[in-house]
Amino acid sequence: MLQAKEVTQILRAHGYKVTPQRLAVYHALARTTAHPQAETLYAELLPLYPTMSLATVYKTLGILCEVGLAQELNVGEDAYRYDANTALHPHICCRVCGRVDDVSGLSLTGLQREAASCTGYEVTEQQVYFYGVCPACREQELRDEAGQRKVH
Amino acid sequence: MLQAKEVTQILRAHGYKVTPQRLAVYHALARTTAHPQAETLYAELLPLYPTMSLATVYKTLGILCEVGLAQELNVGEDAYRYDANTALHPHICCRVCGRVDDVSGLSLTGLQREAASCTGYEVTEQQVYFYGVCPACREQELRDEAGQRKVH
DNA sequence: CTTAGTGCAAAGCTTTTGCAATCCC
DNA sequence: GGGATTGCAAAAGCTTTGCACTAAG
Repeated sequence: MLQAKEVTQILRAHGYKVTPQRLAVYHALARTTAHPQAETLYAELLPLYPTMSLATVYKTLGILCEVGLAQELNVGEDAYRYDANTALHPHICCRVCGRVDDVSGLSLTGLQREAASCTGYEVTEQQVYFYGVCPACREQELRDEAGQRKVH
Repeated sequence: MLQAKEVTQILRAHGYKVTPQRLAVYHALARTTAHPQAETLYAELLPLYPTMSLATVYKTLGILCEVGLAQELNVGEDAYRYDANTALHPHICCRVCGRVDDVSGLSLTGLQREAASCTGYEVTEQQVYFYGVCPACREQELRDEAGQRKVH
C-alpha cells in the first residue's frame, strides 16, 4: 500500500490532477484484500465523503488501472472487482459465498513464456482464476451434512 | 463437436427438452473456435432461424453451460463469450483486434493442486487468460512502423 | 394433453456520458 | 484564471424476466 505522497507523484507523472476523491478511492482499495466492486467502494466512502458519486468511483478506478495503481478482475460476476495489488498473482473465488482471495506462492512466469511459444502471440499480461469452495464454506457444508444425518 | 444425437441424450438426461433452437445454438457454437458472444451467435443463426430470439440464445447458452456442453468465458469485455470445448485449456486475447484463441499444450492440472494447497480451498474449476498481441497484429504493427520511417 | 420452451417487449444492472458547477494547480 | 474534475441525471449495453403462444414428449 503506497502513501498519499507516492500516489500523488504517480498520478501527476501521468498528467492527472490529484483530488481528495482519487486519494480516497485508492486508499479504500489498498486497505482491503476483499477485491471490492465499485459499488462496494462507493458505499464505504459515502459516509466519509458525502458528495462522492458512483461515477467518480468508476472514473477513478479506470485511472488507477491505467497508471498501474490497481488492476481489474473479472471472476465472472455481473460486476468488475478491483485489486490494488498489481503484482502478477492468481485469484480464487468461492462458489458458495462469493469471496475472492489472492493466491500467493504460485510461479506463473514460465506459463506466460510457454503461452507465447504455443501461440505466436506477444504475451503482456495474464489472469489466473480458480473456483471452488473456501475453507469456511467447506466446514459449513460438513456441519450441514452432520445435521441432516441426525434428522433422518 | 458432438452429434445431434449425443446432444439430445445429454439434454434429456438433465431433464431438458430438445428443440431445434437448442440444437442450432449448440452446433453454431461447436462449429467455430472464435469464442463468439451471444449476439454474434444470434446474428449467425437469424438467417437460418428467422424467428429465433436473442433471449432464447441466452437461455440456451445457460443450459449448455449447465449440462457441460459449453463454458462461459470472461476476457474482460462488456459481454460474455462461449466455448463448446469444455476441456481445461487457457485462452489468449489480442489487445489490438480483440480475437480470442485457445491455447493448447499447457499443463494446468498441477497448478490447480498447488492452488488448493496454498489456499485451503477445494478447487473445482479454473480459467487462465493471457493477453497480448496476436501474430497478425504484430505484423501489422511492424508494417506501420516501417511506413512511418519512410515518411520522416 | 400437459408441461416446458419460445419470442417479444419491458425491466434490471452495471458502466459510461453529457454538462454545469467546482476545484486543483 | 484556465482547464481538468466532480456529481448528477440520463443514456447505453448486456442480460434477464414476465407472459401469451407454441411445440415437445
